[in-house]
Amino acid sequence: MKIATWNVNSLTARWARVEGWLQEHSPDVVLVQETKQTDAKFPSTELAALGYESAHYGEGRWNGVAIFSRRGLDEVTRGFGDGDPEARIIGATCGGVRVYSCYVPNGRALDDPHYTYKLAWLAKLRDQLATRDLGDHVVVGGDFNVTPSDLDVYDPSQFVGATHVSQPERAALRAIEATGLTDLTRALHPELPSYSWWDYRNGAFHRGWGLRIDLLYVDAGLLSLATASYVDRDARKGEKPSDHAPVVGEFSL
DNA sequence: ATGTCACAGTCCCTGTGA
Repeated sequence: MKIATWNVNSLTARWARVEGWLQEHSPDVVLVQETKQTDAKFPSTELAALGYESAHYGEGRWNGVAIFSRRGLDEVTRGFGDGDPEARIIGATCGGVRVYSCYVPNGRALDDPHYTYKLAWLAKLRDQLATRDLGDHVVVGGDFNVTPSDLDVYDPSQFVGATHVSQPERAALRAIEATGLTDLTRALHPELPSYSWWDYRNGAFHRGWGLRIDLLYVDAGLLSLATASYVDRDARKGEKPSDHAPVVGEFSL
């Protein structure tokens, strides 16, 4: 079973790339972020033609998360059920695995109200995960907008005082891990930076100026069944790429 | 000189968010 997470930075603008990627890689489940679409615009018919059931939690201009699955798609949940109008989390059960696609708030700056919102959002995610049925397989994937450690940052000296690296943000990830989840990519590749995002500006991709902020958290059972984890850097190349590359996990399921 | 991208409204340029 192949499960991917990918921030596509507008599914409208990225559809040709996404369609090509699905055909080339045949993932079973894809956790998508930043669709930037209303539900009316979401290409569910086109996905069905490719063999995927899908669920979308759309907003319009900003945010928007989705799940594509060839292994069934049931028990869809949208948001935390707390009235937050921002479409940043969708859950579903696919092939016996509970999956969540998360688009964690960016935070903007440490002294910005959006940073407070980011930390509150991560705490809410932790609280929801802490109450899950521990017997279930779960994958919590998405754009976390946080680097788990300095190994995930191309040059930590460039990020002093910035978001994505701060102690409270990293502590929020530790709290999520403490519910019994493991960062799959780092577990399988303890030394590989494995960046998943590069700024469009300054030729960042070409220069290797990346961050690892797109993560797949898995429960202990799935970790023991994991056979591979990788970043598809090719998806960041060529015509009209997203600024994020897909992160893939493979499991003996 | 943030050297880019995507979106929507002010609508073919500009402000916003990343």
